[in-house]
Amino acid sequence: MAGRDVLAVLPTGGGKSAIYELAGMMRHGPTVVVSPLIALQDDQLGHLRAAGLTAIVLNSQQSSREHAAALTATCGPDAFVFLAPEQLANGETREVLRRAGPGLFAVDEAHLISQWGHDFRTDYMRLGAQADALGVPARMALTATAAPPIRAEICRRLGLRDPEVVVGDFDRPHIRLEAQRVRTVRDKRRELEQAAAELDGPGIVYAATHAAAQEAHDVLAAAGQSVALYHAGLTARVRREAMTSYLDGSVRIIAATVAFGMGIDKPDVRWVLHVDPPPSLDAYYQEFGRAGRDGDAAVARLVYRVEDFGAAGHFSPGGVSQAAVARVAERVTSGAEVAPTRETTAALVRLADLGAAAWDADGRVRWTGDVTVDRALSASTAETKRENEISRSQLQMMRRYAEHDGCRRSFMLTYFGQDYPGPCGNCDNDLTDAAAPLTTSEPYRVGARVRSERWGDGTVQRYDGDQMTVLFDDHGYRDLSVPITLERRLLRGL
DNA sequence: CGGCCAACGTATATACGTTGGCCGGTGCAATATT
Repeated sequence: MAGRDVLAVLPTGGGKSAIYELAGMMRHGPTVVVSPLIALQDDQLGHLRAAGLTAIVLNSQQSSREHAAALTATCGPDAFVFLAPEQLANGETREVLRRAGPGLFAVDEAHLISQWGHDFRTDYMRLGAQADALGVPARMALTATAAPPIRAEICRRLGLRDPEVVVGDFDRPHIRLEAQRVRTVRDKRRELEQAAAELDGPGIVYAATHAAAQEAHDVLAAAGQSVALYHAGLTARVRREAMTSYLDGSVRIIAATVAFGMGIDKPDVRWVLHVDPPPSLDAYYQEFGRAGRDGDAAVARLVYRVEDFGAAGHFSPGGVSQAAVARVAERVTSGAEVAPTRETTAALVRLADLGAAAWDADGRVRWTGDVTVDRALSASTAETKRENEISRSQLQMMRRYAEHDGCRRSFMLTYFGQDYPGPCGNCDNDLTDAAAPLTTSEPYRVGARVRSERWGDGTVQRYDGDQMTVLFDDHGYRDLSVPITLERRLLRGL
C-alpha cells in the first residue's frame, strides 16, 4: 500500500491473490495483473467479479469489439486488468493501460520468469521494461516456489527496487515423501501398476514426454484402472474432456506431462507419482504440491532409474549452444529475420542479456552496436558455462534428493533455504531407518554467507553428516566435506 | 544424455545385432481456412 516493491513466496492457499487484490483496491489507479494462462485469467476474473469488484481480461480469445470495450473499461481507477505477458508487446494495449495510470503491477506465478523466460515465452524477460513503459509506481511478484537463486533472478529481471521479500513456510507436512530406485523400464511399469493398486483416491502420474505419458496411461488402463491421458499433443477437445473427467471424479487417475497442473484446483488429489525425474527440485516441489491441497494425508512418490538423470538435463534452461548464438548474432547484425525456435529464442535472450541486442517494446530485435560480435560471443561463452554449471547442479540436487538416505523433508526444505534439521517422521527414510544422521560439526550456520577461492561467494544451505551443501552464486550447488573444508580452510565466513 | 527408428550388415533365407542421426516439454497471439 505504501508503494514498496514486493516479492512474496507463499504456499498455495497462503493468500497470494488477496495480497494484490487488497493492495490494488487501496492503491490509486487500476491494477495490472500478469497471469500466464488464459484459464487462470478467467478464474481470477470470476472470483473478483463474484466479490463485486471490477475486473477485465485482455487476450486473443476476445473479438476485437470486446477487446475495445474491455480496454475502455480499464480507465476505471478501481479495475483489475488480467493479461499474459505477450499482450504487453502490443503498443496500443500499452498505451491505453499507460493512460489509465495503473497504481500496481503484479506478476503472478513469477517463477516463470526464470522457468519460461529463457527459451519459451521470452515476453517474461521483458516484464520489467514493460512496467517501466506503463509508468507503474509499484511492482509485486508472487509465486509458490522459488529457491534463493530463482528469487534473485525474479527481483533482477523485474527490476524490483529494494523489495520487501516475504518467504513463507515451504513445508507440507501431511505429504509423505518417497523415492524408489528401479533398474529397468519394465520395473517402472510394475511399480506404477502396483502404486495405482495400493494408493487410494485420485492420483496424478507425471512423465517427461508425450510417449511416456501415453505409455503410463496404457499400462494403467490395461491393469483395469480408471485413467485419463493429458499432454499438449492432444487436441483441445480431448484435453478438455480428460481434465473435466478427472476434476469431477469420473476418472480416478490422470497420466500427464507438465502440461497438466498449473491452475488445477482439485483439493483431494491423494498422490502424485513421477515416473521420470523433473530437472530440478524446484520443478518437483511445484508438481508434487498438487497433492493434498485439502490438508489431508497424501503421497509424493518418485520412481527413477539412474540413467534418467542423464537426459533430464535437456529440459533445463541455459543450454543454448555457442553455435546458435553465433548464427543468430550474424543474422541480427545483417538485419535478417530469425526463425523462432527454442534454440534461436534462447540465443536472442542471451544476446539481449549481454546488451548486444535489444528488444523494442513491441518485441522486435535489433543489434545495439554497443558490443562487437566477437566480444558478445566470448561473453556468451562464459555465460553459457555458468548457466550450464548451475542447471547441472540443480539436476544434481534432484538426484541427491532421490538417492538421499536421510530425512527427505529436511533435504527439500533446506534446498529452499529453510532451516529444518528433521527427521520429519513422514518420509520413507524416516519410517524405515530410525538412526539419526551422524552430524559432525557445523562451522557456519545455515544461511550464512561464505567465500571460497575456487567458487567465489555462496550461501550455506544444509548439513548432512560430514557433508555440507553450499549454493555458490556463480557455480550453483556444491557438496563439500566438512572435515576437509576445515582442514584446508576452503571457506571463510563473510 | 539416452531412446528410438531406419538403414545396413552379418550369418543364413528370416532373424538379429550394429551404427548413425534425430529428437525430447510447457502457451501465447496472429493468421488462414471451414
